[in-house]
Amino acid sequence: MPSHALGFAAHDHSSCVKSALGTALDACAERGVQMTPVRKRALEILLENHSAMGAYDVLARLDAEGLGSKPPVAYRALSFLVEQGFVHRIERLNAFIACAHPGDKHDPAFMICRTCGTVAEAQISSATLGASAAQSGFQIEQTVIEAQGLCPACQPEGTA
Amino acid sequence: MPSHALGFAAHDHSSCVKSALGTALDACAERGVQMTPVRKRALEILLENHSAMGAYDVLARLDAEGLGSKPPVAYRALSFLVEQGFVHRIERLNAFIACAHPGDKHDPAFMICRTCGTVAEAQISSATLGASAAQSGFQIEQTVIEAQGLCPACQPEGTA
DNA sequence: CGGTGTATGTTATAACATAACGGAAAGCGC
DNA sequence: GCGCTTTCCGTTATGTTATAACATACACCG
Repeated sequence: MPSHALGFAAHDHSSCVKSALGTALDACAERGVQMTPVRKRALEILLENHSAMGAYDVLARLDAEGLGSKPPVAYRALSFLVEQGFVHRIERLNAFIACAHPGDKHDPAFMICRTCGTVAEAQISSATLGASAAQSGFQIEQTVIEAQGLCPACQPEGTA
Repeated sequence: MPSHALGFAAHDHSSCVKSALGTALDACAERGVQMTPVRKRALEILLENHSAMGAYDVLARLDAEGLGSKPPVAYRALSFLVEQGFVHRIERLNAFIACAHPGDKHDPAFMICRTCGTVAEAQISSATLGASAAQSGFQIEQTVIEAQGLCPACQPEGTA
């Protein structure tokens, strides 16, 4: 595991987990949806791990804690978290990752390191895509933007 | 099947198949790679169908023509076609689609209709993404841009 | 209590993808 | 032609990801 990377920089991990969890709890209360034990624990697992995890990886952790052992348990919890915007799905990896800035709903963009698998969430606008869509009459509801390449740590020296 | 849609507009289909196939054959000759029967037929199937197809859908067609019945046959052919830029993979759908403008290599962007499944390839630049990556030192090698929404035909009347 | 809605538990299977090995065919240098 | 290498194909087996469908539990409300 590429020990906890947010963006590609070090950070205070335990505090970011707590704050993200708090934000999620508040959002649930506000929206009138339930942050049940399985959902909460799934989110914590993703937050703690702080990198992309497959549904079955999350499931294994849940199972170890007696919170459910069958695929639908994990997929349902993850779907909920994605719907609420607390977690993003990385299509290219068939994996999930806790949102780096929950609270405001947004279409995420990611940078995925080919070598170490670290995933960083980027801040970008999909303005150019929007313009292209408008031309053809396509109505965008959601966008997926994923870039693969090399993170700073994995670039051969002198290449960066 | 959403009968042959390119972009979201009608077009002369048989001529576009021929021309795309010709472009691919030329490119192979130029690059010194082989357009074998399985590969060629797989490309034709995608071109004729003109919408996103799963690997197993392509395989079924190949099988019906005696060109191979086991998953690796289809995956190998599709990998080759993707590598050469004749076909794109749509991560979100776990599916493949013939490139709308082969010849020049490019990072594709797609618009995927949630209702009818039609996929259109868009022309966009990933400039904004590039800028964001540069800031963090990430070296982009490949990008995946996929938008989901409603195509003109699937929008409720008066909404477009 | 009985109905309603939401969440969970479980079985079974569908759908997507690749590792690994053996054999066929094409190109090449001699 | 012969042996060598490379590339592609055929097949077995298995791994990985995802969902349909149905049963159960639980909370809330009238």
